[in-house]
Amino acid sequence: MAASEPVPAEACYDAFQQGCPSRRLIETIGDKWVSLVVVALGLRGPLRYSELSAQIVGVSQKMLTQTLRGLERDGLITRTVTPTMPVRVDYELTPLGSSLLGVLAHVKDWAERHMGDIEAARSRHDAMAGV
Amino acid sequence: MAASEPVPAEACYDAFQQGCPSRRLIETIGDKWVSLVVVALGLRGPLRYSELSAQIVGVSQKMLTQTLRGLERDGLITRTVTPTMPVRVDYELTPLGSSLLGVLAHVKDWAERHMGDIEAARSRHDAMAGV
DNA sequence: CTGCATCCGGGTAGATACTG
DNA sequence: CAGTATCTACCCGGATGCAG
Repeated sequence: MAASEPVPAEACYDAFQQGCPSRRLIETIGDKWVSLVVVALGLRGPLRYSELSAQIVGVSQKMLTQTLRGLERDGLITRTVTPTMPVRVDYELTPLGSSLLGVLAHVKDWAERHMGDIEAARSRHDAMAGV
Repeated sequence: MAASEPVPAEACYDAFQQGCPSRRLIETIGDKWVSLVVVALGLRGPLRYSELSAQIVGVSQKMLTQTLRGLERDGLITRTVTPTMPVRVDYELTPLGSSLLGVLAHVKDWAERHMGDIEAARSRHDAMAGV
């Protein structure tokens, strides 16, 4: 540990610090569409674009494509094009993406399991101050 | 519970379905500030408003207050006012909030631990297509 | 100290239309 | 089938000023 470097970036990722890249990464992986895409690919194995679109009901083409591009750039998924006619494109989690799956699956599970608690809490809270 | 209802909401929380409340909940708990507040309260115990503000560097008053109000409404934190002069306000995780801590701490940890991998993947990817 | 009200600029999601 | 391009409307986040 030489004491000369003012800000050794690699050794100090801390999302509590302003401007730390990891804070932005939390935003990225916390994104609704990112969670759903990663979990879908994790549960169902490799999926085609149209299968993802069907699995994640209501996602727009723009958001799905944009999300997939981002995940590919971040090395979390791979994109495989089979030049048949018509074209077939498969998406699959990388090992890095699989490690994220372990985290995001818990997020989705928690949300679904505790939705009832949250709604109850909201009702109680709104009954107090609201109306 | 007669079997006549077409959509028994309580039994089918599934974030893959459009309009399911749990999808919106994923957005909420995936929020950057929510993660940081919950993790801060989980690691450091009860914290005052000003302590949270100091811990989460760069958060604005508006976002911190807004986040705390939302968490309180959702039953994830408690807000305790001590009417001294000046006022002292402490925030603390509820049991429900603590269960979320287990999830969000992993999100923050993952982001900090894999930030290097992500940056490497981005460099590789950008070296391909971009200039 | 803790918080609310307001304004405002930029980013972003969604709808739509078009293409290889 | 698997996208790209464009446009608009909305929301969000930051800054500022005021208050209990």
